[in-house]
Amino acid sequence: MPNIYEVAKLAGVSLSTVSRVLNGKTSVNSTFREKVEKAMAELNYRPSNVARSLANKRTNSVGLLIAELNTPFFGEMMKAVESTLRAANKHVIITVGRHELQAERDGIDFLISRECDALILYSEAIPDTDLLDLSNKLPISVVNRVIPGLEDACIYLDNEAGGYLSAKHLLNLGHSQIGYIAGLNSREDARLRQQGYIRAMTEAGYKEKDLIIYPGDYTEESGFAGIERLLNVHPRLTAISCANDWMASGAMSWAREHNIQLPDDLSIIGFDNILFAHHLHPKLTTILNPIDLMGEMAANYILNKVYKKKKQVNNIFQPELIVRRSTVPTKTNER
Amino acid sequence: MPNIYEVAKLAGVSLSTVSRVLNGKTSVNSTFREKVEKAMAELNYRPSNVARSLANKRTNSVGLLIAELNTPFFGEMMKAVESTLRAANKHVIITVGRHELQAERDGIDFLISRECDALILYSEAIPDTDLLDLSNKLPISVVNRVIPGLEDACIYLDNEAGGYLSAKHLLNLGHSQIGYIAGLNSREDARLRQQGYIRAMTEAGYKEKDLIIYPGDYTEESGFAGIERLLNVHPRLTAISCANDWMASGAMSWAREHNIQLPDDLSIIGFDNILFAHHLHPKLTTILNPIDLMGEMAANYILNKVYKKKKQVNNIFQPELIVRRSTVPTKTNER
DNA sequence: ATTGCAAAAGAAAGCGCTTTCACAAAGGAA
DNA sequence: TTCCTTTGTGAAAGCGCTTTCTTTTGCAAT
Repeated sequence: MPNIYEVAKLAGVSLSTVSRVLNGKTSVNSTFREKVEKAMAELNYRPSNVARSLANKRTNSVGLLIAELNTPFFGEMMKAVESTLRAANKHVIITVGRHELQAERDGIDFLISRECDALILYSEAIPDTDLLDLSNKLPISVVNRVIPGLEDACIYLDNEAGGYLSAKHLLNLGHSQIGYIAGLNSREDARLRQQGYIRAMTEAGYKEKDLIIYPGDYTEESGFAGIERLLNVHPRLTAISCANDWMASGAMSWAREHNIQLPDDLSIIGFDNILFAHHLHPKLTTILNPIDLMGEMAANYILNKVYKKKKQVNNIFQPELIVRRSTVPTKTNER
Repeated sequence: MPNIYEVAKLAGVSLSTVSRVLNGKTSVNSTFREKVEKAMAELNYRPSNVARSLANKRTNSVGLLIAELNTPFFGEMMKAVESTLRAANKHVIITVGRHELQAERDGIDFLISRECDALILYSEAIPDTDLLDLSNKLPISVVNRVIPGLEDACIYLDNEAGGYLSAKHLLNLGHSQIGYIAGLNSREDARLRQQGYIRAMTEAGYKEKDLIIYPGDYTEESGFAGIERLLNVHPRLTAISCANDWMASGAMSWAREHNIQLPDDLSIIGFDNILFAHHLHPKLTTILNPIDLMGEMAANYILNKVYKKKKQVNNIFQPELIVRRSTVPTKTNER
């Protein structure tokens, strides 16, 4: 591998000049520039990113913390982050938080030890205050939650609106006996989705204390368990809103195993629109969570903040209802 | 951030000594060692990986090229690679090949420009010779194909055996009218799967020219188109083997839309056992492709080769039949 | 022709480590 | 006691760049 000295020698200039044409910030006489470029091409010179990093204290790498690597939802996010950053010639280093405090902490430490210029975090367990502290050490962008005092670095979905949309859809279809399978209460997104659901229901005249809510945990299994519990206690339920698609999938499995005709006997709606939502049978009605756009925005934010780009970023995203086959009007409502 | 000089000064030793306790290869008098360790702790010293990389020409980063970021199959592979490497304190830089020659080439160039110590490649389009050349520049491990002259760096599934297993399963269930939806012929894994299918069928007494094969391309859409074509030409088919799960999913969608009762009217078997295989309805019988283990092995190979570890690696993996609900005995075969 | 200045080139220090080399101290053998 | 190893330390060069500081060059103004 040729280095900058060899280029300088071949071109007959000093290495400062080579460095300057390399970086293009300072002006270089065109005669010299051409000589240098010719020499570079001749030697097939590639500058060493490591040496550059050491000299200018910038690694051009961005750390990404996500909960899971093998899941479509985070896959979409990664894809967006990677391609956005890659287009700017930055690279991403990925670590996994596994929804656990310790793993998230370890991941962040690892990324810092790798000298990332900035971090993009999908953290579920680390407290706000720690993230605030962290943001004083290096630039961070936080996806899927909003941290007071760090608002412009947060990219998030209006989860409350999503929950509202979901319940409203079922109400509009004429359902009156509606159950809700919630996500883990410790997670902000889960709380907000539930609040949205409650708002829609109370607006429709229900009393909050009469609402039928099962405390799930976002896993397929808890959807399975949730529907069982809900239907045992309230056999007349005609619709169930789930706080994510995994739980909806679990609920559908249970329903099928118990000979409930979907969607005729029971409408089910999910949340997130993850990859397999349309592989379910019937295809799942759900709420679109544009995690890919959010990933892109987080990347844009970092690009602006640390690499002085001028990308557009907006912080809050609106969910959308995607109607497929798993929700239908109530029978009593049919003509 | 304190550097090695400050540690040396505080400990009252030379920076060589600090470096030596840092690396632990050379012996250091315990009195000195303790002084240095104390100073490090006091300053909360973290060595700079960039400077280390520059000095010893090793970045401790491994490049990973996969076809897609947002797909469960590659997700499993990434997860395995990442966690194996991370446990050895290496990090992975991921790029995407999108099943295209140019994107794969760009990805590899990018990883090289990032000065990765080694590469793990799931490449579909780059010719063997190019990969052989590449392997002379830096250590590589190739997943899912075998390159003559580079056998020990290749980690792959016995795809032929998988195709055989699949056909054999249908034959054992009593099916005699069996169709096959193949993958893209340009891909080695697709060719081998098809060869396995052909071997099982010819062993069972069929003539190769009588086999019913649709040339798909691994996409869901081609499964959809494939089953239509197959059933139009051969309406008596009772079973279809698909070269991957995506095409099986497409085939199932078509069947459902045309009121074919699954699995009673038609058995369908997939290949790969990707995440959503058990979300399909009926749950998909398929061939397990242990891509996670293969990713781990590729990582182990690199760990041995460039970082002098002593991990076990085996190159070839055997597929396994996973029987779920989408395949049943033929009616004529039932008692 | 001389002076003054802006523009652009070169010299050299530095980024934070590793590692070679030289050398000192301690210990063992003669 | 002397000489030779062995063990471990410090000095310094080097990894491949960036950037500040200094010097040179070219050109317009006088």
